[in-house]
Amino acid sequence: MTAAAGSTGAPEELDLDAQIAAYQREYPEVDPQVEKVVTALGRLNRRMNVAYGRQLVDLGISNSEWEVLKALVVVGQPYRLGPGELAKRLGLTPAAMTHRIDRMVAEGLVTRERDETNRVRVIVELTDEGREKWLATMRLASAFEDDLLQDLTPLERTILGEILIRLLRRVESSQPDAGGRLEDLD
Amino acid sequence: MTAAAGSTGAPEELDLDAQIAAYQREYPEVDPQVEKVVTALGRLNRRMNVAYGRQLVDLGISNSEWEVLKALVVVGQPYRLGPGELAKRLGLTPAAMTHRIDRMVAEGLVTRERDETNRVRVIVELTDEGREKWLATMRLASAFEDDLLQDLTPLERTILGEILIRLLRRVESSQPDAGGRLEDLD
DNA sequence: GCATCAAACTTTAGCGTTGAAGTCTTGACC
DNA sequence: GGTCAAGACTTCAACGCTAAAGTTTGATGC
Repeated sequence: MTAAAGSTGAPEELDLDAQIAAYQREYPEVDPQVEKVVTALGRLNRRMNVAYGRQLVDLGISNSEWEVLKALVVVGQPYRLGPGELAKRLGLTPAAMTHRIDRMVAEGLVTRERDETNRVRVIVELTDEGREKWLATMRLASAFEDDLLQDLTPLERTILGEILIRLLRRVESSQPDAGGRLEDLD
Repeated sequence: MTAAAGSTGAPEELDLDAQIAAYQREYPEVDPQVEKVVTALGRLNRRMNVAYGRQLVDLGISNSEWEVLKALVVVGQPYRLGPGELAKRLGLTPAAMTHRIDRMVAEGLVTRERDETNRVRVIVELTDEGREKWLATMRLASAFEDDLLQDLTPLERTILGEILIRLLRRVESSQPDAGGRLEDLD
């Protein structure tokens, strides 16, 4: 009655080749190589997210909170952003941001105050504690990432990065990006 | 007051290089190349999921339902699996599976019945309609995937696939996989 | 200067998920 | 052959998110 209960700990997937074979069996028109790349990509990402998640649990914050910390750190000092802007960058609704900020204020990771020059706006600012948390996550995450790519030669890393960026550009160019605004994208 | 309301339509992210530069500024020990690969990977995946999501909306099913359809199709005829096994493969709790199955039965995508040879067990089986839905998603998804990889040469596809699989193996070997069982993984 | 409209955030209702407790069946032990 | 433990699923309470309505502040027009 231990483990296997809570779940959320990495789905148990079939061997990759077996899964591709199943797709071919059920839908013969599929291109096995394409499917293999795409499936590996998705699976790798899921596994990485599970790994990040475990590290975050050790640090006592959730993935949602990590996203907010990252967004605030990336803008640089004084680490401030409004709830609306945060919501847009994280891809969720303003309502969700309100609640996230509630929790994070309660935990001392950020502060929330009205902008006195424009009282409609609210300013969310990273606390020192929040910044420390982010640094701690960064130490763990980058160690994990370094380890993950350890087997790759410098050339392979370069090639991988270059290919991924090309794919990214392709998918972004085909996505009008919902609101239509893709100003600061690239 | 149009757009930008509902959100969930791909977060608006900074230019990749700008984001890497921010990480270097805030945490100089980071390896920019590693970070670039990892960030591109995550971002690509998110964009792809948004794209899949849009296709699914067109077909009238949710991402959750798609996952269940895939799992059932992959096992092959007669397309049967128990709720517990489904939950394990999808990486969620049995409770969530119960509700998902409720919805999918109501929509006619699967059937649920007790196993008469062992009345503790329940059997979830894909209906013809469910299988048709899956085929439709597969047609759209594979077209999207073919298009995504279109710019890559055969050699690049091979290299990409090979590198991804090596990364996958590395991350899987470092994850005891929660329950400790990784039998049919590889 | 007052009224109206727009913008930014918050509140409310509903849905899907988790974690924990509950129900029902099967198998084993005495 | 009856009781008891284990397994498989379901039910319940709490939480986070979305969509939509509500509130407060700022800007515009007359």
